[in-house]
Amino acid sequence: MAATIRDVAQASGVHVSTVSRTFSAPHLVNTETRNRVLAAAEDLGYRPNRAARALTTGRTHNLGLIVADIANPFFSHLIKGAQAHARTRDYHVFVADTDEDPQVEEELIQTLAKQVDGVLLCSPRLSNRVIEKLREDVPFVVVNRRMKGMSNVLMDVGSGAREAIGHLMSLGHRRIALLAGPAGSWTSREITDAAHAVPGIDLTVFGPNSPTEHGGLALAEAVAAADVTGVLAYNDLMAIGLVEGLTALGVAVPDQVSVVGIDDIVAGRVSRPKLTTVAMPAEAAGRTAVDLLLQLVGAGETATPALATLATNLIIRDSTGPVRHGLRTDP
Amino acid sequence: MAATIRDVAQASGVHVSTVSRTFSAPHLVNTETRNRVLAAAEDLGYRPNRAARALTTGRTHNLGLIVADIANPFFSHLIKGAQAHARTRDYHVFVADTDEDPQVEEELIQTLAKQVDGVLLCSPRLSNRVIEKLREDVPFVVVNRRMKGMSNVLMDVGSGAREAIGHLMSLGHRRIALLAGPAGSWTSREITDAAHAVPGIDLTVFGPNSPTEHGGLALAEAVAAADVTGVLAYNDLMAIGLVEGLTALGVAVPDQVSVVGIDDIVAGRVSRPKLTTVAMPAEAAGRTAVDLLLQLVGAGETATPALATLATNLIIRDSTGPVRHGLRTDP
DNA sequence: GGAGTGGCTGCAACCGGTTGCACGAAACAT
DNA sequence: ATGTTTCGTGCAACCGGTTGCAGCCACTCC
Repeated sequence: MAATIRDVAQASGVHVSTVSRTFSAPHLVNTETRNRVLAAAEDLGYRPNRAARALTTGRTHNLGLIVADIANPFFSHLIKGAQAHARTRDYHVFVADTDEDPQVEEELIQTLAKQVDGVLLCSPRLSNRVIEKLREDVPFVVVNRRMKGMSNVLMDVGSGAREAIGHLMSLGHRRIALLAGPAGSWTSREITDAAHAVPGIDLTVFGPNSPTEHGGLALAEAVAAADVTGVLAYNDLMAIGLVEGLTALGVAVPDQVSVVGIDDIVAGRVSRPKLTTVAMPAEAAGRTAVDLLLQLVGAGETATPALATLATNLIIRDSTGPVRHGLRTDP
Repeated sequence: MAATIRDVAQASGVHVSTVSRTFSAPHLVNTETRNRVLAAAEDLGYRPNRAARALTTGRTHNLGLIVADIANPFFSHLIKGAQAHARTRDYHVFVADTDEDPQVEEELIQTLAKQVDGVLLCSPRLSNRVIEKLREDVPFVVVNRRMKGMSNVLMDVGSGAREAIGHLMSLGHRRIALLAGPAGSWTSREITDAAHAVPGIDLTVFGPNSPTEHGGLALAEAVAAADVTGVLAYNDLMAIGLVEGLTALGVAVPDQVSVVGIDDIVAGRVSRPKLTTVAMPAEAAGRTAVDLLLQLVGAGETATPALATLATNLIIRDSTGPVRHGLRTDP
């Protein structure tokens, strides 16, 4: 069995409270005593048990991070940013994957609540109402959804969508399809609203959809049948799936249909044609979210919620091109 | 503050021990009493505090999962498999990312040790010696490294490499480059050994390398300069990076150089040319690893280590083709 | 010489649960 | 009627730490 605080106390001939203070408030203990304790601890391989400490202090020094899909590169970069940043503040981040299931999401939050000091909730699929309720159990920072009274980290995805559509329209596209994301996604609604508001656009919205390669693939026929020349997808995975599907149907990208994704994941850079996309600062979002959360955790009840909005930017590659009339061959 | 066991006890007029038993050993408490307790608990929104429970039982019902890089799709699928499977057994999986840094890896294991019942160590970069030592702190299952006396989940990557090279040789390739993975990777050594043992091969090994797209990209010049017609890369990310680099240098894939990756990630399916690769059963590996770990955790000291080897299989796509003599243009 | 001060340490209660043990009541056997 | 089980519950110690309080000692200051 691993050494406990009592073993160390015995070995160094002091009371457990002195050992405790040696680790959590070193300035309160005499230098000589401290060295003796540290030597004994080192000798026994003692490390304070964080869980036990948490019981009295109420601070676990752990953060929870909940995402819909760990395999989505956008999230994995966000996770990396969060973990690396948290480590510098002596915090650990526990990641959990909900598999896009709101039920699982709620369950995970409940279980995590007691084991972490706060939760980073990324692109939640739960309703605002449920989140408001869960908030009583544990401090939150919500990423990718605007919620009044809570700390948020948002991507300026509305302006990203406008930029993307502006790009399509500057290429002559008017009839544009929007592949929406999953139901319950704030980002998806934000994109949709921004797209609708563009003057002169002839918009067709498909969705809600599963935000995966497969979700995009499944839409290929519908998009091919629709009378559109440009497409904005909820994310790169869907865009890639769509391009795959269109190509299989004999619809050329970008010659017949231009496609824009969102996220800027590696797969988009290596797929052919290279995907035009709206880049999202995923790592920065992870870091920022950790900052806001620790701020919240440190301040306790008195905390004022903060809002961070991160800029997005359009990366033009090869999946978009000028509109060419008469080239569409209806399947 | 969240309700504690004492609140529930008071509300239902029984002793805390009865409440405790209601949750952890329901058959020991009278049906009527139990219902009363459950009602009170429901009413107060009480959920047992797992951390506190762990203090006495020694079971946290959490597992740790350590990977070198969460953003590597191979790992993210492994993680998904592990998390989903663990959830069915009422366990949670906490994921941590070492950023390929052995130092961080050791630190993470130490911190996790007290908070979880066991650790899944995936593709460790640490030395066997250190792992042996850490093993005293917490039960392990090691994925992607063979270690005597420990439970292992392995991919049959040796036979995968043989199959890949067999494929190249059947296309007429003899002078083959191997892009090794990171130092300390068992998988990389396994692949290298298997490749060396193939009769009739003229093998050039590059490495160790960073197992990322960038690592592959960085090798493009060296590979182009080397007198090889076929390449086997440590993983798909490197293969994709290499193809990107070769293409930029004017070396055509597969016409001048054939490239095979390992893992079968999405990016390989959508990149052009579509990547020939050795598929690894990542999700199954995650599930299997959880099984072995729970087995280990349940059995305590008496546990016999188990070994699971999962089959790999070659997927032939467009990045490999017949050797064509005289086509190589030295850059 | 006595009061006051500050530095260090021990004592004991506490965090939120679990569990071996004891005890009372009811059910059963003799 | 008495002895023996069985069942359900309470009591109290314990898990591994933290922390308010009090006490001790050595010093300093009048």
